[in-house]
Amino acid sequence: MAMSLGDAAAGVLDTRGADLYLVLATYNFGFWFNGKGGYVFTQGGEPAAYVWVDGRYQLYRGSRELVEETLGLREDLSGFYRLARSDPLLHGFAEKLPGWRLRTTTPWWAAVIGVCQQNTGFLQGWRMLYRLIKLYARTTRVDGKQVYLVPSPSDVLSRPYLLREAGTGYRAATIQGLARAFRDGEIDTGGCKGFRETLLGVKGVGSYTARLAAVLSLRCYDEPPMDNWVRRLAAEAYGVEPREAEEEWRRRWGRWSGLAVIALTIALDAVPIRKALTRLRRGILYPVPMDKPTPLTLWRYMV
DNA sequence: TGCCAGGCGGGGT
DNA sequence: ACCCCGCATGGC
Repeated sequence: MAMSLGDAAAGVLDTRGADLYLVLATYNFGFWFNGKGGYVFTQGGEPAAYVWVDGRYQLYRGSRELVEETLGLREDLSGFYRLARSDPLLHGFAEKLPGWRLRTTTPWWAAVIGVCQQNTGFLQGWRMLYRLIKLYARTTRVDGKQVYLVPSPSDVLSRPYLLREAGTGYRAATIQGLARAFRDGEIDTGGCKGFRETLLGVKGVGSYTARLAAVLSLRCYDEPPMDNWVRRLAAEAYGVEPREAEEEWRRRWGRWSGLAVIALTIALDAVPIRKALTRLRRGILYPVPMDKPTPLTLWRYMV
């Protein structure tokens, strides 16, 4: 059936000052975002819309409001940016990227993302995720095109050996444990505390992974995912010991603690800690063009 | 070529 | 409340 003009399935999003290029480009893959537009996945991980960076959208399911929510357009980050403007780590981010918003993913995939960041570099972790999607090759047809989906918990459980092929190493057992827990309904996705607590019940999921997953899927910013990278940068910038970094972080960022961690990875292009400390000392606290993938340019490299 | 990296758990003291 | 080690993998 043909869509008529003025149909609610197409239109223009209310961006409320957000920069959709930044929102879609951040931590994305080339098969979902091409620089001009990208797919937005909601709830069960199904594609809900295609959104262009100028704000136009084509809705596949759900509502415009749900798409805006997923893209972070309905969230007021003015309090976060006010703090960031006078922060020794994030003032450059606040100045250069005021239109950035956090695009969320599903609780399941957010947990997998967290596991793939454990004890590894940013790039290696995202390569694992890229290979997981390509190896499981789950797709759906939308608007006449085949679109990659993230593997589901049951996909993982029916072919667990692909986890190793994707290079996840010893994290494979943790991802498999997560898949079982999600499939069996043991993970409470209804609230921040419950989500983190039930995730912690899976062997191999610690506080960093649980908190990161909660930030990336439910916008739970109250508990910052502190890893060694953030701890050392915070220690240097705030003049505290690494062991005291979390306390200081929470004191400064309050309800925005988790969001500030994500922003910092973007600001410093997720470069390894040694280089990140050098950039901090030189005051290069905003994304710079590089010949390697960064959180903002990942999509150009992993197509 | 050996290191080592946005953790974690299990074992110590 | 600390400290220490091993762990799969791939990049430098």
